[in-house]
Amino acid sequence: MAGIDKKDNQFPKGMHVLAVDDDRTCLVVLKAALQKCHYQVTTTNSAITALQLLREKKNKFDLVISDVHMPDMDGFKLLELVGLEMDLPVIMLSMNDDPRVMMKGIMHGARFYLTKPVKIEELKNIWQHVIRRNKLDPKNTGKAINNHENPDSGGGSGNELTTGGASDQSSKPSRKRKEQDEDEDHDNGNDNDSGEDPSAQKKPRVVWSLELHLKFVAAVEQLGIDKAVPEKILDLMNVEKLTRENVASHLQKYRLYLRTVNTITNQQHSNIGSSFSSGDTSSYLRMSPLTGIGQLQTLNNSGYGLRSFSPSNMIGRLNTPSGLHAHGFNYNDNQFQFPSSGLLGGAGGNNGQIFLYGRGLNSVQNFSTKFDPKQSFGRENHHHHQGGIYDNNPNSVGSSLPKNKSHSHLYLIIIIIIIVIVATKICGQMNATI
DNA sequence: CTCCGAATAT
DNA sequence: AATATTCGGA
Repeated sequence: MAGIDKKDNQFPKGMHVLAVDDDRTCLVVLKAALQKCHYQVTTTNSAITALQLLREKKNKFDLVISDVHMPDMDGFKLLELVGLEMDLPVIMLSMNDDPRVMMKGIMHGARFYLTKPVKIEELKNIWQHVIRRNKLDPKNTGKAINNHENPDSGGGSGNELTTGGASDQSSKPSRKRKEQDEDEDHDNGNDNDSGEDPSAQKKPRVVWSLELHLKFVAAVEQLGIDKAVPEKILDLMNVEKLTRENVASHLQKYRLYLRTVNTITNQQHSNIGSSFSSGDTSSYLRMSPLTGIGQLQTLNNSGYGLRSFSPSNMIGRLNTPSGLHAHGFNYNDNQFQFPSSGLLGGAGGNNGQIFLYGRGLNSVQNFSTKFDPKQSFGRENHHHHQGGIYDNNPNSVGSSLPKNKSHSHLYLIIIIIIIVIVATKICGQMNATI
């Protein structure tokens, strides 16, 4: 890039600006103003020409200032193309000061949004938008709009989420961390733009899909719950870009969940349950890892009966993708949810865990809804990195779409029936013991 | 100095 | 609510 040295605090007088506006008057004014600010200016009244210029001499320009409304090409389009093809900062310009339009520009990657008439004071400072280093993939400059991309798409990245082998432990001593790249401003204490910087990178959050969770649980199981510490779990899981912190966080929650669940079961198993659930209060550690799964198992199997009472094989079976696919669920990009083990969990039956979702029916419904593969909206995010750890579904959080009620209801009903049957059995047992 | 885990923040 | 980040302590 032309005359800019970001290390020195030197004012970038030589900065080369390409100004694009179909309105000649505006263009002339803009050019004059820019020149007054000691920028080097090239003008054009056509976005297409601008694009050509940019393509020809990618390195000649440092900054593009473009009007939004132009006959040959929408300013947004230009913005997008520039973002896609080269890594140049773009400042949008229009008379429209509608915040929504401005937001649109910013969200499409504009570094700043100016409104006409442009004040020269504003132009004086635009150089700052160039300085910000942008070492991330050029591709996300363009449309940061509805994709969460993971920070480095660099090498391999084939995290084997889709593979069922949760118990596989190709012991990899090296820890892999997801490097996060905060782009940081440096030594220019000048901050005049009150707006947000669009290039601010959102760091992706890990989404604990069912699959991830299963890996997690498997790892915990393998280690033994009391030996399961984040780092070891992380190793066993062997999932790229997952950090120890991620695991730690999840582990924290997991433990909390287990404790809750166990408290509940212990409360009610006064004399019934002694036969199973390792009664020992201090060792909620033993039965618990399974509880988390048990319910899922039940859900997944909903239609297929609940003979799956043996905790040990629950994991085994659940781990295989086929098991999960049984209903055609696309579990892959869905968030796993700890069943809400609300107050009225059932009296722990043969393996208490299944009953814990007394109130969890809600979550059940949620579950099936979310997991329905035919999900009406045609999600267009099958491209890039299947099996990612992160959430690439814009709709994912926040909206529990009531689609496909019938399905949900079906599952709900089935589950209720199962519960009733089991409850009956238990009552039978109770009576027998008494 | 590294890791864990509870507390706290987003 | 789910995940991230912080922070005191081993």
